[in-house]
Amino acid sequence: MKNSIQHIRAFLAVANSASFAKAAVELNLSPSALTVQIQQLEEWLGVTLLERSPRQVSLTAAGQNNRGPMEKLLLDLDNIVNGSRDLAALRRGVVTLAALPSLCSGALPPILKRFREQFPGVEVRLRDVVAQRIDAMVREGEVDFGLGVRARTRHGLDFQVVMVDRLSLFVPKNHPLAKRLTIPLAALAGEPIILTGRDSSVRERVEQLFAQEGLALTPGLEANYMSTVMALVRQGLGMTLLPESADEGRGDLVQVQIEHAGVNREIGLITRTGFGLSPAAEQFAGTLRAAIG
Amino acid sequence: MKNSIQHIRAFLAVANSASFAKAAVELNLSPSALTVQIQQLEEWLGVTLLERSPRQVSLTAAGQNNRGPMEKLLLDLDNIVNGSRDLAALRRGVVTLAALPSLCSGALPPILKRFREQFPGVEVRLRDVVAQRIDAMVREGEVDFGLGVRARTRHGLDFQVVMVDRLSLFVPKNHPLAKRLTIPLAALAGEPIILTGRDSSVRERVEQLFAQEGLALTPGLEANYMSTVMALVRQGLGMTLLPESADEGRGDLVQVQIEHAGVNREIGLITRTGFGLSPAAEQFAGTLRAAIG
DNA sequence: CGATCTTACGGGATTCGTAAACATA
DNA sequence: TATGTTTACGAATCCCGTAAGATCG
Repeated sequence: MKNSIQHIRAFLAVANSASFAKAAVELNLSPSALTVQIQQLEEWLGVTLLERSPRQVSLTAAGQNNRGPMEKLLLDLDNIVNGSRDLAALRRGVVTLAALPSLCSGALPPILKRFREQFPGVEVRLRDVVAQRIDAMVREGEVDFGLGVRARTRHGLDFQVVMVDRLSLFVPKNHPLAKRLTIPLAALAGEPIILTGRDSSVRERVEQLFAQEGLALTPGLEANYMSTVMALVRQGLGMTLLPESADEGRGDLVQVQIEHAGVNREIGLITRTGFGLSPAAEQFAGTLRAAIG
Repeated sequence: MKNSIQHIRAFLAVANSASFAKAAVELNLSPSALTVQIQQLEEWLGVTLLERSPRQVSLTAAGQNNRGPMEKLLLDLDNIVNGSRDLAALRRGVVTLAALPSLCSGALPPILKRFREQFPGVEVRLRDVVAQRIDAMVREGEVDFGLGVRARTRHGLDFQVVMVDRLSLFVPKNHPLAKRLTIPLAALAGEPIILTGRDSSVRERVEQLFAQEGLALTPGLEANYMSTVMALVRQGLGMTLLPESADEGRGDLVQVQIEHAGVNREIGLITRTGFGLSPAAEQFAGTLRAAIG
């Protein structure tokens, strides 16, 4: 038998209104069509559900037995449908993403705030991990998508640029370089630079940059967290190279742009090839692009 | 959207086999038809349920969320269908009937026994009440049908004869009349007869019979229960007129047929006009007819 | 290049609505 | 007799299957 749900709806409509005619208009159906549907349902179940007469329509024992369970069935179905629609309409949902620590403490928080304001029903789970771990998590499906630099091994991963982060020199306000707007990368050769942890993508990028130009990178202090690095600089313990988005906006540090094309680094969405995003993840990606672009 | 159940079945089949092709053969459907059904379901719910690729079909988050509830939904539906089919197949059910006390203690028990052997899953609720109460209970729908004499007020009630009960004279074995096979009704005029209660249909019938013929009915002892009446007769305290089905088969009482057409009384099914019988009640009525006819 | 899912389109079945017949109070 | 349900039948719709197209490994 086909179209069982419609048949059950028809039966319940008749049971509620105790009339084929009323139920028919309620269902936007002709009385004859309704009659046929009830007949089919009865044939399917093997029992007569309704006691018909022109003056009165009433339920048989079998009809009374089935009325409750059928109502519950339609309720359950509605819950499934509405639940999915809520998901689609972002009234509810979960989006998990893995992002570089530099982004988590820099550009991401304001975006996250805006997203949560716009979609309060959607839970965002943010994991701050190093670049290669992002790739792994995306590949394994542990997160909906990643946010970081382009993966080295592109197997099974897609990359889509959403923003360009730029390495800047951060110095204390009273530092000799503080008054300059730009500075050549070569000028930093031999200067002690406060660096982030060895597995961080920023550290990797800085080392790569100096190596490319054949410049000597002189490590100064070293700290795992960017905020620690910033604090060290603020205390006058040296200068550092960090993404410009890391600026905490407190005004006691000065950003000096590096005169070198290589300081740009592309940050993008890392997704599994062949896998679409959930509605919530799709929307988060959209908010991301809107916020940056 | 139409035919939702089929769509859900299709989705679950794909989810289980992780393949459109395998699910298609399982559903006796062409792959293209299956594709369309999944698409319709996804459009209906507003979410994509499956992540398709030629090599691998997997569930999206929404698909995983819906899989369990949808399986439960189909299970509930199956329960409804199977429950109704059980009812129809008499693997289960209830039949309630109201019958005259004379029938309940006479012709009915062996029939009831046979029915319960044949349909052990069907519960029979037997009410022994006087004739007019039977009519009322049938009219109110308190019982599926009644078993008794034709109702005086036929409004809303149908009557269908299933057996003819005959009033017989019961006397002790050593009674002077015990050797006779038949006896004219007039021979009983003036003889003390042990009678049942004043509101019983048998009593009513006996009184009516004597009145019709202008004979004098001499009441002897009186008891409410037929079994009591029989015991009184057995003790040699008199004779009685009772339905021949009341014979308990103990051999210590002798039945003498009355030579009078009026001793036949039609016992039949009393049903509500315009109301069909439940499968269980229908079958019980059938067993009844088979046992008697 | 092979296996698999998707799109396009024609044939067939199902279902709907209109109108007439039927039944009940 | 009037209201409401059922049956009959023509018309529209929907669905399925075949075949060609697209995609990923």
